[in-house]
Amino acid sequence: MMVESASETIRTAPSNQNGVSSLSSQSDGGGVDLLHLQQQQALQAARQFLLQQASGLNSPGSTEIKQSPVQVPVSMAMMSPQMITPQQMQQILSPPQLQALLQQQQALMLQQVKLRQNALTNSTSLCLCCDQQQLGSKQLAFQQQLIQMQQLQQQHILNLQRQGLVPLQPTQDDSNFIPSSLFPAMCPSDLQQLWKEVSGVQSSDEALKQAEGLDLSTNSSNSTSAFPKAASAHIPLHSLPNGQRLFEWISSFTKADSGDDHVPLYSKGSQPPSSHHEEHASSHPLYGHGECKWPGCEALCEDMGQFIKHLNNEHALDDRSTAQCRVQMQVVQQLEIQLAKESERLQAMMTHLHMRPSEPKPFNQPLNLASSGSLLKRECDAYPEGLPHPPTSAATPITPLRQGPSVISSSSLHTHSHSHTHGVGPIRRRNSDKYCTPIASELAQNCEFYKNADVRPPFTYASLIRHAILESPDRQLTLNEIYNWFTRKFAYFRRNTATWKNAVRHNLSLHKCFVRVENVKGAVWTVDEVEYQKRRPPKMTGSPTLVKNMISGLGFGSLNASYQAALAESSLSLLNNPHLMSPPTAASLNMLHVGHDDVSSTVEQVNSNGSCSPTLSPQQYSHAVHVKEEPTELEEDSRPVSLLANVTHSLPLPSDERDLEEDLPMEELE
DNA sequence: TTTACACTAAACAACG
DNA sequence: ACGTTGTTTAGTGTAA
Repeated sequence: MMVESASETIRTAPSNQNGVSSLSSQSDGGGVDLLHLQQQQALQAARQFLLQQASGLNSPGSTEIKQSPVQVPVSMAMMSPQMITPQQMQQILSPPQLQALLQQQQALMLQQVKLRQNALTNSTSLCLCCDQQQLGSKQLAFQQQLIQMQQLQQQHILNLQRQGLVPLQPTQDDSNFIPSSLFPAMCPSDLQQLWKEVSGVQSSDEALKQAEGLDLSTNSSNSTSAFPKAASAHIPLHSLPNGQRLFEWISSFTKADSGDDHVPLYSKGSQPPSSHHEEHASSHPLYGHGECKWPGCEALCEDMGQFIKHLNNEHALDDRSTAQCRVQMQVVQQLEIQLAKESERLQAMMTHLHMRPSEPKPFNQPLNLASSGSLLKRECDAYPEGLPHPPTSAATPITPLRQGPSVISSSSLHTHSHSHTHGVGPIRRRNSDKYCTPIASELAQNCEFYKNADVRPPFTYASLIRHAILESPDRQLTLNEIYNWFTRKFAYFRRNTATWKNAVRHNLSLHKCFVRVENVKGAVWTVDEVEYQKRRPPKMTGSPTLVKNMISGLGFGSLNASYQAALAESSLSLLNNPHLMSPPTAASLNMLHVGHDDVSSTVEQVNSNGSCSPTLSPQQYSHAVHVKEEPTELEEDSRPVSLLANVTHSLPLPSDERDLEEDLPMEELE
């Protein structure tokens, strides 16, 4: 994003002293000198901050941070510090960074002013009045600089607002409002540094030591390094811009209902318990292991009472606490961003591994593409939802899966190339009507699905032919009408016509149940139901068998045959599409596995009536499927919904028991 | 392993 | 001659 120009001129950062001295040497003495000095300190601190960010990006310990959104452009950060003008600094630094720096510089300048005061009062100055006048002028210059810095910061925010980078917040105060979107610019090390910097404002000796240990200009600046450690750095309220507003702002997120102005982060339990501020006598979020957990404090407190006293005294609602709180907000923000990124990474990993913890349908797209791939010659966009919903119908008993075609067997996968050569898949579909004939209800329920989805129906040719014939008004059909019925009812049979038509003819001739009758219009085919039932195995009259098959259908390895077909088609198509999946095995098997899971969950939704949730019915989405048909085959598609669908929908949906009894042909359709 | 069934492919013939 | 319809055979795979 912003690091694209990181390779541009990068110079080794010279020492801070060079920058300061070279500039300060050009300055005059007196107030102007001090003003320049303060400006250079501010710039120096900002440069140092940028350098820290740049180095933090390359530090081995910050590999995670590398991926965090770095809003400070590296190309800018890597520039020579002298090259950075205040305007550039304004553009580089985000408002919170600027503000932190400004506050820090303000604190430093205050310290310097006080130091100078002390030095002047204790010095052997020749003229106190001159000194005081000089001091007054310097203070005036200092105040002017404060105003300038504040204006700079405000201008920066306004610029960002104009650029749309910062949402306008009319209710928020100008310079004190720190847009949350700008917080993540800092890496944890920066935040830690900021903490140190902010904490360095405090007057304690260790805080000053911390400040001296910083990489800020205090190390190189003569004036700051000469600070007496006893210098008071407590920032008076008026010394900070909009100090009162700062209080208001920070009060909005600290303890809104706290009546104790001095203990914004700690209440004595009088309030209703909240998640964060709920304290017991023995615990406090800011107190642990005998010391204050306030960032940068670590003051030892023997007990809670002492801690409370310490908290009230040292961490009252003032500018310092406010600034520290802001920094803590940045820390939290950064962590949240990091958490979001890690979560996103986890999601991507799980998606890649097909674990799909909570995502709606990550594998829909591959399936979708697959189904519209080789087998369909991309005629069919397959399932609009991408998900080949199992055509498990409400009234359809779970198809005995063993009959189902073992569509995902290795043999099927293995022989698919052969099948693909010949058009129709090699999937041996044992009849789903072997034990029971759910074809009527199945087709009635999933009529639209099969009509639009390029899924091979889990029925034998014989059963389909029989169904087609029985569906006809006269219970007789010509061969061409049977063909039309196939193409009309099943998108799958809109291609590879030679193969399946040959199979239809073969079945008509082979099976005795199909009787050819000479008619005035020519030869028609009828169904000899007795013969048909003869060839059928003993049906599932007994519930044990049914239950067994149902249970097996609920099993992991067994699927609804239709869904198996769908999966098989999709997977096989996917396997044969090198553009969609180069290594065929793992991903496809994973996908199938996922499909299994989905089906299992789907089947588990079968209610007590044996029907599935309607949301899982293919009909729910088949309306959006548009299958481009072969021109020679689509003569029937302009017809209204099939008779079967009309009839069966107008009647009570056949139940499982009805399917079991459908050996009587008249019952099936009437 | 055997058997039955289903599917695919193919050859062939008859017919319009 | 060609396409359609119908029959038959062979091979293969699956499941019981």
